[in-house]
Amino acid sequence: MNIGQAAEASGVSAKMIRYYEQIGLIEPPARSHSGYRVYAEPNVHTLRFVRRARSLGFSVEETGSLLALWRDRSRASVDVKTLALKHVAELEEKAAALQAMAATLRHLASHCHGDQRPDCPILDKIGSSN
Amino acid sequence: MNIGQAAEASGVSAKMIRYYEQIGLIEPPARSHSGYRVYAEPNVHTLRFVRRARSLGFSVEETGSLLALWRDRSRASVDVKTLALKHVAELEEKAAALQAMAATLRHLASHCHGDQRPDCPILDKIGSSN
DNA sequence: CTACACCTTCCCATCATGGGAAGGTCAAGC
DNA sequence: GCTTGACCTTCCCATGATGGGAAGGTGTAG
Repeated sequence: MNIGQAAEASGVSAKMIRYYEQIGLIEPPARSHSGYRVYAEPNVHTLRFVRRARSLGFSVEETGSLLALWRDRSRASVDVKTLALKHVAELEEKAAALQAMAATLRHLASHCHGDQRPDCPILDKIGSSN
Repeated sequence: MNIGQAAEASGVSAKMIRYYEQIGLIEPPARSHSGYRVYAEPNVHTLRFVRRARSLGFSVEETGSLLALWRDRSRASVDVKTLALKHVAELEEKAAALQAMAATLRHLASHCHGDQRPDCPILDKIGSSN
């Protein structure tokens, strides 16, 4: 399987596969006689793992830790759970921050006429010196 | 006022002030005879506006649009409100995405013993081929 | 044998921010 | 007047994750 098929099969773009290899997240695959990267099913499986971890918001570095735990058959589940819950806390913190911004702005907008007149509490507030 | 004082007074770092100037978000300030940037109160006011817009999650580019509206005394408040509500929607979308990740992961973690045994539904699920 | 789809590496761009080097400036204290 | 230390200048580099694209090699179908 060439990189294009591996990308297709894993949902990770070819660009990203090369990048993950370059930074050491994944193992360099075999190469064909002409230098093409050659992937087998286990590689694709790993790539899918990476894609799922990324889609759960883990950074590439965190994904590397998860991958190490995944490959270590003797890991303690508490280590995984700890990592996961720490990440959950970070995600929720970021979500809360975004929602606070949204709430503030929505509140400001609710006081704005939204017509042709120039008066606008949104700009007034952002520009106020308080 | 030199850049350090302007940074102090506005809450925008000196590095960022120079950057905002470089990309054209803010006007280049006056310069002293020796080339130091010299800021007056209106400049600081603008910097505070920028800081507040950024803290509400507006990108630098969006902040530029807000700044233009802010300076345009004849703007229509509907334009501001439209921009603001569009941004609110984006913020809420991002927040929801993060919360969905957190919820998924929290759910997986709730099924993980979190002890010394290696069995871990979190890794199982991330690594599953479904 | 040609055409086309694929592969390779390499460089660049994004977005917002910080770090740091090399060198100039200014004010305070001796 | 001279030194010292805190400031300022510009310039380059790094981050994190991703994509774009160029230049050139490969593989296969017709």
